Amino acid sequence: MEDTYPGPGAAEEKSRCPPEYIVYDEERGEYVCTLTGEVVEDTVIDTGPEWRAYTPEEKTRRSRVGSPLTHTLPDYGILTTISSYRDASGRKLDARLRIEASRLRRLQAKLRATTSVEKNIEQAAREITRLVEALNLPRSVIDTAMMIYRQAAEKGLVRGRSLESMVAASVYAACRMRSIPVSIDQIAEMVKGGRKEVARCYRLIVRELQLRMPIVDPIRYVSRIVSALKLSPAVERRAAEILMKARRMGLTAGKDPAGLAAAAIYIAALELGDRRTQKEIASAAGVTEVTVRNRYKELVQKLNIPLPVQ
DNA sequence: TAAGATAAGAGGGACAT
DNA sequence: ATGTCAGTCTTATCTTA
Repeated sequence: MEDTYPGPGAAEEKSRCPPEYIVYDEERGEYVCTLTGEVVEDTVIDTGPEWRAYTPEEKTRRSRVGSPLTHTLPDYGILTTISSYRDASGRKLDARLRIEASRLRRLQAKLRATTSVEKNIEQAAREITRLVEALNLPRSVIDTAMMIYRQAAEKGLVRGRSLESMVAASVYAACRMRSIPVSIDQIAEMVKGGRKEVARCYRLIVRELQLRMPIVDPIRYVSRIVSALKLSPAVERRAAEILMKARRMGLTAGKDPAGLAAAAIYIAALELGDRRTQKEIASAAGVTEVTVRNRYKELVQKLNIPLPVQ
């Protein structure tokens, strides 16, 4: 439902590297593609200076060169605003100096804005870590989510929105990028904003950062549901088979992958004589019974699956 | 009790105005 | 920007086997 499929006309990315393979290499200080080894700096929207820290760990590591990074920000403690019109003793500046002064003033404003973004990102880093740990997601999600959040923050997408929702959206986006089967509800219920807002932030992030999300394959949901219901590997195989057939016939586009997986498992379990109720399957898959029913009816009909009579 | 049917409503994308 | 439209999923309630 909240899936975003890049249309056929979607602009080609600058990098050939699929986003889910891009990781931050702390040794080299670059984003690299794990497939090609290609350095993909342009996945990072780089408006900030060079000394920024990408991760909390890195921040600590870099602190060996002096006091903690946050205290070395150039703006730290500067309270004066550069005037474009008068010098220190109040004399008016001539035209050349005025231009120079406004340049400096813009620079100062930019630096100040940068540091506030940095602080925001630091707090987000803590929130992201908390969320990922609370949800028992792989720790690698933290880095991906941080990369996403950083880009969003530097593009000014966070201003006016709750940090919590943007964090949740970043974590969800990170999971989607890495094809980790997690629902937006699971993530959204950990924050105050609610599902609606998290979903909105997620879409905003995907659109503005032009992220290309891999389409979630319903088969990825199968093993989780199967093991939750203690069904046999045979059921799992059969369900996957049904789903592959469904995909070839184009029945899966636009449908909730969890619902499709649930329906396929329902059918497979029925066929193999180890049936579960729609209710059980629906709750294990995190969809409603109605959805299971609709998908199930569709699959049975369009794939011509004969059901065992009882 | 499980499954099916039906209806109303939410939330969003596509597309036009 | 705003409105309409088609499609999906959810919630709730009723019926059927």
